[in-house]
Amino acid sequence: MTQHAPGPDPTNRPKAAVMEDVAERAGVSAMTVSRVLNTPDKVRPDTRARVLDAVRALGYRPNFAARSLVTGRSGALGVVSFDTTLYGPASTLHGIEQAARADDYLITIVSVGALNRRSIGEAVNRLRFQSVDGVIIVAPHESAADGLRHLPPDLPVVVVGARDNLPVPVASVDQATGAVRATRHLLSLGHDTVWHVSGPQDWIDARARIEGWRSVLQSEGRQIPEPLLGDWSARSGFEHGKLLARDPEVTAIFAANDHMATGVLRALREAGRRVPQDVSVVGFDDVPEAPYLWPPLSTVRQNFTEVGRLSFQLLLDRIDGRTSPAHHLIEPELVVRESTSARPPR
Amino acid sequence: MTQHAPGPDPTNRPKAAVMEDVAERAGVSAMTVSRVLNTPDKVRPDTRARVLDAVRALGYRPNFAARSLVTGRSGALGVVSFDTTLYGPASTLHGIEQAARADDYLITIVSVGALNRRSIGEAVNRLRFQSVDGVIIVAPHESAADGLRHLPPDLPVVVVGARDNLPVPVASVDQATGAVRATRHLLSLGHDTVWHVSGPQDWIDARARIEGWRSVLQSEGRQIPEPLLGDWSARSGFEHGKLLARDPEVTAIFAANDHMATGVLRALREAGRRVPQDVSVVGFDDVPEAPYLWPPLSTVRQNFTEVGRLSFQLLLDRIDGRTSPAHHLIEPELVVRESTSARPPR
DNA sequence: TATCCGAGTGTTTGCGCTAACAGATTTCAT
DNA sequence: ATGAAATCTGTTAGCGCAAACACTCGGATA
Repeated sequence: MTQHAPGPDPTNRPKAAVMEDVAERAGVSAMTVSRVLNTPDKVRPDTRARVLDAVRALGYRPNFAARSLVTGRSGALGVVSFDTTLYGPASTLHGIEQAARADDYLITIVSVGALNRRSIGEAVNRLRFQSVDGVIIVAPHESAADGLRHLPPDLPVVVVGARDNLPVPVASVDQATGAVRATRHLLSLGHDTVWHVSGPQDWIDARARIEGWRSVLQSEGRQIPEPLLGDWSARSGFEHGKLLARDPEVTAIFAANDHMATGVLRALREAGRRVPQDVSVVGFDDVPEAPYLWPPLSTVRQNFTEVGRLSFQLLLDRIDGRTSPAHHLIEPELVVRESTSARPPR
Repeated sequence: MTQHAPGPDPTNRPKAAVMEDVAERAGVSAMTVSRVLNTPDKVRPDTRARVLDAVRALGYRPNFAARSLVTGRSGALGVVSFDTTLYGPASTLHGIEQAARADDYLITIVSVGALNRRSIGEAVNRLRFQSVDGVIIVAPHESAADGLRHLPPDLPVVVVGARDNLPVPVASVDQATGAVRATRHLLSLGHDTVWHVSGPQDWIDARARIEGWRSVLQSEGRQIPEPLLGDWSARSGFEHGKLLARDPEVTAIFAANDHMATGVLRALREAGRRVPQDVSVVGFDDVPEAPYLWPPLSTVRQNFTEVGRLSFQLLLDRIDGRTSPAHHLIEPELVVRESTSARPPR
């Protein structure tokens, strides 16, 4: 190689300043620079000012990897979530992210296509590998239980929306209470009983909503129709809606989410049954478009932002070794709009 | 302190194994362990097997911070996105995550409440601080332009869904073409012209859809109604829909997204105008519930997964120093369902 | 047989930072 | 003024890993 002169760096990119450079420019030791950044009040104000000037002048940013190598903390949290395009998980994720940002944590996300022991284990491993300080698992699925019971014991974990009896803190919306409110609302309007288009049986939330709905009918001594198993999609709501529309006995339907409720509304309409004059419908979630369906949908609102905030807080507590009670519930809220009204005269 | 005996580690957590421990157990040097992990074929098979056994036996996981300190790479990518609860951004994020996972990258997300120079700068800084290898910015907003022009030059960046003339690669769905297809479809059904309920002016996509829609009407010599400015919400679609429903001239409406289309459908219905017999409606996005609206919504499908995949690929190229052409477009697809039909007889 | 080669492995070094301790300087009471 | 405590700053060491180079050894080559 004919490398006669050293010449400028071929990448033309000056090597980023490191702590030593800042120290030199400020006329102090590297340690003092570190202190200015981490424990500013342990440095005399004028020294601090000199250092900060040097930091700015050099555009210095501390090297995250070096810091976390020595401190053992990364300032990053992992979130494992099932299909983040669904409204619920997406909103929860958003809530977590907001809360984390306020506390200067960063969120690393792994979304998994299935919730089983293997996929959860893999996801958690990927995150540990990146030295996250803790992990929030959004696992609204029955199949996750096994995976959640076999988490590495030395990793702070919080679970969102799972069943109880887990060795970790859990935060979730009180699904059963939501279902109870929806069902009570319909009964209070004079309906004899309430049909239920449920979510898939292997979803915790779906089960809890069934339980809530059933418990009200039972305690009120009403007929308990077999729940119709949907899959959360508008499509499945539509299919079940067609069946329900044929039965003149059906005057009140509780759908386990707003998408299925949307399908139910369509099926009723196609069958010539008016909502709410002939049939009342309640959904669950309160998706943004719920007020603008036809008719505006009565539903149960889940405060996902709050779930995110809470789970983040629980995780912080976990990381700092503070143990926290097992299962934290957030109250959902019934939102009455125009898809529900009094039972039609017989 | 009466600490008589050393006793067991109070945390009861055995210090995680490091490379040296593995080396010792396998009877090799630490360097060989490193090679087994990073360049397996440079190690003789039997040595490799011994090392891997030791890795398994000790449950060794390499320390990410140490590795990235010495390699200068983190294996993490940052994504800056506007409101991740919206269907588009959420799907794009999901697409990016899928693609990244396949290549063993992890995604760190910062969602911002506004897209301006300050918020973008802050978000990018937070990510750099965590030593991400590159950043994807989902910035479908006019206000982001300034921020995008002032990115740190030494950070690999790819932008999704922004306008052209940026100093970085851009990936987006060809919004204008989508709008052209929607508009052509309506004209081909015999409608005299097409009304447009648009997204907010400061969204790039909204503008592009207006341009596409307008260009078709113009080239066909049709009357060009003033676009009605919405805000993406079903609510705004409903409000504008009420106005449009009153005007008997209106027989074809192109809404800039499916949520607004949902609102328009409701408004038309309330005003007693039938869809599609009296008025045809086309949306944009093809959200999952679109086929189950009443009537099933004709719309323009954006392949967000593909956008995510493409932007990830572009970013990898950027990181490896391969430059890539400026603006990459993905074709959207018109999906005709039942909300569109021939113009009613005069 | 002497030499070279290259695959496989080991040794040294340093990435950039902070914990822990040591030393210097100031502050305050006596 | 004089020591002791309190405050501030510097020094040393090492976090865990991989780059760079050095070495070893068997076999191919001349």
